[in-house]
Amino acid sequence: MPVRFGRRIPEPTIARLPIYHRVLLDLARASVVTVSSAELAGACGVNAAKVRKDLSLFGSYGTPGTGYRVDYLLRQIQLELGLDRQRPVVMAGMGYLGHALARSPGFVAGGFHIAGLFDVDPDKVGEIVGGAMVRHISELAQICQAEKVSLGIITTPAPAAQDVCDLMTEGGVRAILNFAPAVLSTPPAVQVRHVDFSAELHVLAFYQAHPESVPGPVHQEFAAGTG
Amino acid sequence: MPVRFGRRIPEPTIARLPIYHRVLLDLARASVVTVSSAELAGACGVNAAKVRKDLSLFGSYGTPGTGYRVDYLLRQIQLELGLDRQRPVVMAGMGYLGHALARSPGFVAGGFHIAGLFDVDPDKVGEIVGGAMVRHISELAQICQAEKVSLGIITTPAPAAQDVCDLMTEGGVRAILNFAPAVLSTPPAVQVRHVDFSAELHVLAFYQAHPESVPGPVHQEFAAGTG
DNA sequence: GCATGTGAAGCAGTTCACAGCG
DNA sequence: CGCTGTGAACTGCTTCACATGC
Repeated sequence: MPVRFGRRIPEPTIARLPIYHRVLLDLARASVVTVSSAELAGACGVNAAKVRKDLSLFGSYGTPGTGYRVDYLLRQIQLELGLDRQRPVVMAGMGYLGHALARSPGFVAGGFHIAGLFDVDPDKVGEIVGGAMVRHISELAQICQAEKVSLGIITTPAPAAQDVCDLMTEGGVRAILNFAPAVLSTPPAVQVRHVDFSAELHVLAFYQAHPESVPGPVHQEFAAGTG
Repeated sequence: MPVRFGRRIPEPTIARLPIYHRVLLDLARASVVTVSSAELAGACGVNAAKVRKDLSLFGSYGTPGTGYRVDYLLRQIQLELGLDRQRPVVMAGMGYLGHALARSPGFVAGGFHIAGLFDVDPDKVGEIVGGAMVRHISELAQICQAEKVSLGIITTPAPAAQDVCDLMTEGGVRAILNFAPAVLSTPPAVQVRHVDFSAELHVLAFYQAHPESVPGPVHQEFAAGTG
């Protein structure tokens, strides 16, 4: 079911959908038939009101007095996330992190498939990782175009990130997940989310040194890149 | 310089500090003496007002009419982030991702050092990764206590994450960076940040399917886990 | 009676805009 | 005259609380 009447969905809500999805999948596997917003909230580490508001943005999927049907809700969220079709993804930078991500179960299970892996290093070209062959970076733009890839992942060292980003946008990539510790500049039509391992660690370290800044016990939420 | 008069620092501000730090480091290496908030903002992909407000929360580090002295500001941020001392970290789960992170340059450069790597698999025990030896998970709590480790990283598969989390909290770990796709429950005194690779990809995929929900071209910001 | 869906209230972070200082 | 530091306005997400429906 599409978003209700062109309603703009808040980013934090979108970031919670994958969590709801995963938890619902677990519930479905455990043959649970219905969940209340409170139960779902508990399993996701969020507040019940937030769950209800989030879901209500997409439609009225629950039954007052009963809760939500697990299988139906699961299906609706799958549709929202576009999990009904496989999305092609390219990844540049086949160092340790690139290898790790390319083999990640979240890739296939998440509805993505690797349209291409790329690196500058000729020694890495030809290697098979996660079922895909590593190609030379010079082929990136061409493959993106040929396979109509709109999602790119950057796992290169920081100094290479901007160049690779440019190649991707050239190839028609519209959204980039950047693991390199570098700020990317892109045309406005291209979205970037940034995941920064050491920055995350620094945030935790900061809180240890400044306990007065630790937010109240409002349960864990999620880190989000940006676009 | 400590946070001004016990002022509570907003989480988004804390998450931006490591970025400011990295950019300032680059400027310092390029022998740049001063930066204005606008320049720094440009390089960090944020808004100039945000930079000024962020920095003002820690102290008055700038000079009206001139800007900020790069070396001085850099030092202040280093102090805020606690980069003056090395922080011990433990990591559990030495699959591909664990290997990748353990070798990450962000580890050492970020002011962290590996106090212990752990896995259940006896075949992995004894292996040297990133200069540290992999130990059996049963030693985790003991090592945490002995080395007074307060930061933990979880890179196990989802089903093992909660158990490992419990072992860490038992060992006295007070903050956890969780890469496993699972919601962790911890005592309130223990903070958790969650980094979820496939969830990030899903957010980008969602926006592609729902362009009307894409936030305005407000430049890239950052993903944040939670505590 | 119990749980959803939602207007309204509350709160937090961002952005504005300008006084003040170098 | 330029740029910082900051109160004030604004925007947007979260939380509350309750009418509605099963």
